[in-house]
Amino acid sequence: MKPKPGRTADDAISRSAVPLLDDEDGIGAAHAEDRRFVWALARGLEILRAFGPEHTALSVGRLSTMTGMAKPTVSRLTHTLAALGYLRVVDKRGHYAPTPAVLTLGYPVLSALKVQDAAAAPMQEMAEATGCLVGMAARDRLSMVFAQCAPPPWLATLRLGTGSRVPMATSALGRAFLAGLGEVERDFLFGRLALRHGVEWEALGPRVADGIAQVSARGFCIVDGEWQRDVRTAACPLVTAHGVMALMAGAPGYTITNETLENEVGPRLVALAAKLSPLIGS
Amino acid sequence: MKPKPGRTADDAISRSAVPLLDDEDGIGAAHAEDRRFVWALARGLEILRAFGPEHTALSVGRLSTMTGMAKPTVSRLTHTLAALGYLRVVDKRGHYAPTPAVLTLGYPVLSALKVQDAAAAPMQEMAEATGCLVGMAARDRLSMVFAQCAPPPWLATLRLGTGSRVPMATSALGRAFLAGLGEVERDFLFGRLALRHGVEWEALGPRVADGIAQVSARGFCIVDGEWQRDVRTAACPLVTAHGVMALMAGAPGYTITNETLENEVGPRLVALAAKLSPLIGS
DNA sequence: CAGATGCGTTTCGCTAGGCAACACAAAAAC
DNA sequence: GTTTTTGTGTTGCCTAGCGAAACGCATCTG
Repeated sequence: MKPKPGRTADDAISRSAVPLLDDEDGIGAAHAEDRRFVWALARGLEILRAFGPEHTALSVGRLSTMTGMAKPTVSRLTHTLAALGYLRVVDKRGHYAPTPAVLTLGYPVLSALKVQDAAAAPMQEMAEATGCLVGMAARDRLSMVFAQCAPPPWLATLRLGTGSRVPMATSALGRAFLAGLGEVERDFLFGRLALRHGVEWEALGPRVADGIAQVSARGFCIVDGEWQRDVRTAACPLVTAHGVMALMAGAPGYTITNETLENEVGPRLVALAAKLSPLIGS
Repeated sequence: MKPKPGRTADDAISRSAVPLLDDEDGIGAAHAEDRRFVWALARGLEILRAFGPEHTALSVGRLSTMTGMAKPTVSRLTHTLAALGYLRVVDKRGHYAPTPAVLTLGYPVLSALKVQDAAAAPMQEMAEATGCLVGMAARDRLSMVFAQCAPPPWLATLRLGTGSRVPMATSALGRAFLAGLGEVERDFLFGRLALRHGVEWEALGPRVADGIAQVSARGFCIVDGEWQRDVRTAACPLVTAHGVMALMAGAPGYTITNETLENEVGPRLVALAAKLSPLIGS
C-alpha cells in the first residue's frame, strides 16, 4: 500500500469509455490508493444504496453493520443527507428513510433515454396485448436496473418498476444484455461474474453462454424459472446511442406457456427493440 | 461559499420531524457551522443534481461554474462518481453524463409508496378516461417532484415523468400540496417562497392563497396557463402515512375546457385521492 | 510555427472528516 | 426497580479531502 504516484489500475478503468465498476458488494478494497477518489461521497451514496424494498427505514446502527462503516461516520452521513432533504427521520428511535428528493437524481437519465415519450407507449401496448410485464433495463455493476416498466393492468404479482434490480447471470435480461455487448466488455463481465458466483459458476456459466447463443440464433433468449420460480421471461438486447441495454417480457408460469413466449412474445420483443433502438438517445 | 460565523438555525430544522430544506438553489450558506455536516457528500450530490433534461452531459469546467465549486474539487468528485458507476465519460472532451445506476437510488422511495402496484393502474385508468396526464408528486425543497406519472396514450406534448419537477408556487400541484399541509409547515414554506420569488411574490402570494381556498371549498384547485402557457391543470392534496403529497391531472388548453376540468376531472381527482390515500404507505 | 487561449489535472498547505473509545438515553429483560 | 441490551451522540488523534496556483496539453490564430 505504498503511495504510487501517477496512474493506477483504477484510473485506467474509470477513464475508459465504458465505465467499469468495482466489485458488486461494498466499495472496500477498490480504489485503495487512488488519490482522486473521494471516500466521503462514496460512503454517502452507499448509505442511500442500503435502502431497498425490504428496508425502507433503517437506524444508524443497522446501517453501520450493513455497510461496514463506523457508527459516527454513518451518523454524520445520515445527518448530512437529512439536512439536504434526501433522508428524513421517521420515528423517535431515529430511523431514517429516503424521501422523494432522491427521485430527482434519476431524472436526467430517464429524460435522456426519452423513456417517457418514445418508449412508454409501445411498451404499454405490448404489455396489454401479450399479458406480459414489459421492461427496459441497463446495467449497474452486476445487476440489471429497470429504466422503464410497463405492467399489464391485471398483473400484480410481478413487483418490478423503475429502479428495481435483477441479477445479471440468472435473468434473461442480463443474458440478453451480455449478448448485445462487445467482446472485450463481455469477457470482463464474465470474469467478474465468475468471481462473484464462485463455485456455482461452473454450472451457471454454460447456461449464460447458452442464453447468448439463443440471442445469436433468433434474437432473443428465454429463462424459465431460473431467476424466480414460476416466472418465465424472454429478453433481447437493445443497442442505443447511450449504450447497450435490454428489453424483457415476462409473466408467471401459470399465465403463459413457453410456446407462446417462444413463438409470439419473443419475436414481438425483437420487433419492439428494432423500433425503439433508433428512438432512444439523442 | 465561505464558512459563515454564527449559529445557524439549520441544525434545529434538520433535526425536526419534518426535514425542512435549505434554500432552493445551491447549498451555499446553509449548515455553515454544523460540525456533523459532511461537505464532500453534499457537493457530490450537488454534482448529480446539476444534470437535467437540458444538460444531459457536462464538462468539469461547466459543472464548476454551475455549482460554484473549484475545478479540482469537481474533477475529483466526477472521478469518484464515475468510478462508482453513477457517471460515465461520453466523449473525448471529457463530458460526463449520468448512468442508469442513479435510478437504483430512487427505488426504495417508489417501492415504499407502492406506486408500482397500487397507484399505477387507477392513475392510468383515469388518464385514459379523461385524456389528461395524471401525476403524483411530493415536495423537494421548493419544487414538486413526480413520483409517478400516467400519460394518456396519445398525448406527447406534456413531457413529465418520474423525477421531473415543477415549481411549487405557480403549479396547481404545489398549491394543492400546500393546502394539505399543517399550519406550521405551510407558514414556513410561505416564508421561503416569499424569499425566493422576491418582489413578484406580492402578486403571486394571493394567487397561491386562492388555490388553497379552492381546495378548502371543493377539494381541488385549478391553474390555467400560469405554470406553462396553454396548460390547464387540476390538483388535490394526498395525505398518506408517508407524508403529504399531491395528485394532479392536466392537459394542453386545446384539448380540454375549464368546464370539463372543473366538473369532471376535478371531482374525479378527489375521488382518486380518497381511493389511493389508504393504499399508499405501509 | 510561436504565442495565446481554454481546459482538465497535479502540487501542497491547511482544514475538515474518519476512526476508536467513551458517555449517555431508552427499551427490554429479569 | 435494577440490570442488561441496544443504540445514539460526543471527545482526541490522525488521515483524507478542499482550494489557490502552477502545470501539461490540446486547439486557435495571425
